[in-house]
Amino acid sequence: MPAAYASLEKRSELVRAAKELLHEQGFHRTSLAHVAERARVPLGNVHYYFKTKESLAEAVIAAHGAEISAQFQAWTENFSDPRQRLRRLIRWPLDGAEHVARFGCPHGSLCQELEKLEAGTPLATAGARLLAVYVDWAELQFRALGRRAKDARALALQLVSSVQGTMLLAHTLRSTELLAEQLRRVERWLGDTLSPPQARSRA
Amino acid sequence: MPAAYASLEKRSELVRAAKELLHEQGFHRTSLAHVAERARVPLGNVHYYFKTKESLAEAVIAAHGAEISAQFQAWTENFSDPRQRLRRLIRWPLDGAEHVARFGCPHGSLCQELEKLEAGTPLATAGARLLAVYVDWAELQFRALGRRAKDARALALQLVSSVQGTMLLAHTLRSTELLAEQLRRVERWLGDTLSPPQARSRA
DNA sequence: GTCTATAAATTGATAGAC
DNA sequence: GTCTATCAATTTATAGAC
Repeated sequence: MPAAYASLEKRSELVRAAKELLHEQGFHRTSLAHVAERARVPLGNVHYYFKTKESLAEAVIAAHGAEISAQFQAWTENFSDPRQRLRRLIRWPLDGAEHVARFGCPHGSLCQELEKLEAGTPLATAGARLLAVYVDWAELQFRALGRRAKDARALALQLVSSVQGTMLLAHTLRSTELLAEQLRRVERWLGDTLSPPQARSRA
Repeated sequence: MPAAYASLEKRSELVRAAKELLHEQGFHRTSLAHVAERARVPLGNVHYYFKTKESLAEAVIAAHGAEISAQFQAWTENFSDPRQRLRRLIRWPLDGAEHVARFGCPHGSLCQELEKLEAGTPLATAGARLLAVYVDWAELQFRALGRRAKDARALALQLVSSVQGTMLLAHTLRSTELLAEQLRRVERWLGDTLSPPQARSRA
């Protein structure tokens, strides 16, 4: 079935190109013409695969979600110690350090931009699910470490917000060194939190 | 001079309206017609005060910068203890908790959106200066507490990134409770960092 | 200085040939 | 299924009357 094969390939090429451009330029600055050009697909053909620009963006988010889930599953399988899994999460931004410093977090920045869309649009809340996946998975790890429900959730939120905030600052200041150094601090915080140097009481 | 007076008032009305809309809808979704409407100024008149949409956005950033600096100066004058000053910084988002949960941080979200503009545009890096002001002021406080240059800067970055990340998550999940709870955690981290429960050595 | 009307450009979306 | 040509709407920016 050469036709169907070509279809799937062009469709995924469009999603790949859109994913790149949404990260580099954001949703509003990215035109369908630009996506078509990078995917090497004629402009008019885009609407055969995606009825609207919004539906293309939703496909991009779905692709991100699938990637994130696959990565989490791989870490879950490859590391039995939840501490190791959380460390992998913290270090993940380093894999694309240059890109993060240049364009920010591909999930967080997209999420924040889409939130500014008209309330009620499905796309406006679609990005938020990406960050929710982070928090939920981190929460699972803290629970596996014996933390109770509320505490595990709070720790997961703290971890994800620290990593997200670090990427935002590293991007703002365009510094991979800042990214690496601050992520090491998050790691240190995690270590101290999981096995405090001493008792937790205050002076 | 009634003419000049009216000019300044309309100009500042435009900046005020644009500041609100940039926070609520972002830069790209906000049209000059919408700004003019909210400021109750005819559309064609906008271009008398601001040659381009970019220059209006720059005026908004300048207004934000002035507000931030004024707030920092007030805290510096009103609190002699740098710890108190840093706590005020951490609690600042609570003043507009509802707005933060609904629209995100007015400085951080604007900053992130403008970074996606064409590289080389002055406006693309203008937002970044806002976050830099935060970091620089926080760094001053840590130095006043006796921290050496590099350590003070790293702590300031950690504090600002934690607060920014917290606002991002609170906005994403639309929760003022999350905002308050996670900011309390940042405060606790600050307390533990400034006077550790015990020695900093690892087990 | 103020405002109306409109130009000019971009772009999302569609119609219809092949 | 694929692609060209074009429509329709939005929006920045300007020209020019008052």
